[in-house]
Amino acid sequence: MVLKIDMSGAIPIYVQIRNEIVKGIGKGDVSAGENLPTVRQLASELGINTMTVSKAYQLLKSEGFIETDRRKGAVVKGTHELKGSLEGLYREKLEGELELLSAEAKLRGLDKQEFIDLCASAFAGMEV
Amino acid sequence: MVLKIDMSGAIPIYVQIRNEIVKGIGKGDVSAGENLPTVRQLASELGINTMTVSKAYQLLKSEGFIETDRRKGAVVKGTHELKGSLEGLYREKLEGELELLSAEAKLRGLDKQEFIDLCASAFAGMEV
DNA sequence: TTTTTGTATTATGAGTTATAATACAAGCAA
DNA sequence: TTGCTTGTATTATAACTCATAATACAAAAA
Repeated sequence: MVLKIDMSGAIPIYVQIRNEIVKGIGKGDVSAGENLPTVRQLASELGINTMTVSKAYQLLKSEGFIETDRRKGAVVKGTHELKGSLEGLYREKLEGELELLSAEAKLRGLDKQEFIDLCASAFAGMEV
Repeated sequence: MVLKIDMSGAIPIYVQIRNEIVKGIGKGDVSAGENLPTVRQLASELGINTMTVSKAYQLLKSEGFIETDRRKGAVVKGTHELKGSLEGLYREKLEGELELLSAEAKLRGLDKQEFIDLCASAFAGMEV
């Protein structure tokens, strides 16, 4: 799994790493039970500090996407272990973000069908 | 238009204001040609500094959503004045965000239809 | 003239982000 | 045992962002 990180952008590096890994899991680049790169490996690969990677892993862990073990490293959790964990709060967050994206799309001139097509094809890109 | 601002959250206040106003325009709470509250008005209403509101307005202005005039205040622009302004870059940004939302939705157990329904109903909430 | 508009300036405080350089506990392999 | 690797913790530091306070300004309307 190759992570695209923008060093000069506004989004913190550890958040970008988190986002890229979530996408990677969604797309099936890494599956449940598989290991993520070690913090030192990824840090060296990206040319950043190990603690920055660790912070990303802690975030993923707090959200239930991975487990970490001092010995085994960081392991991806199964979807079934995740469902319902934050059901209510997550749904609110999702709806709020979709509301914002919808508003922007509308104002930029996209019509409903174009917007929905984009949503559908984004979801289609996820693991089968 | 009432703005819901979370003072303790991670998202900067001026970004929250920007987001709420974009939603407000999309939903038709404020229409093209109408005035936004003055910076002093909104600042006092929210109990924050005028410069924080000004920063939000500058952001909206730089994105083409509003125009500001020392005299007339901040005025909402029409959709037609906005279309195609950043077409390419905007589309990439939107697709990237939808990719992330799709991945999270998938991992939280939503199926494709549920996700698309949420997208559709979010867009439906926008101005007719 | 007075008021109101968005904006600019300057200084300040608090918090976040990322780094460097170490160090630790835990488990595995030799 | 000894050595290695794992994620994590610590401490100090630098740079940057966010938000504030207190003013001030140019421009146009009342």
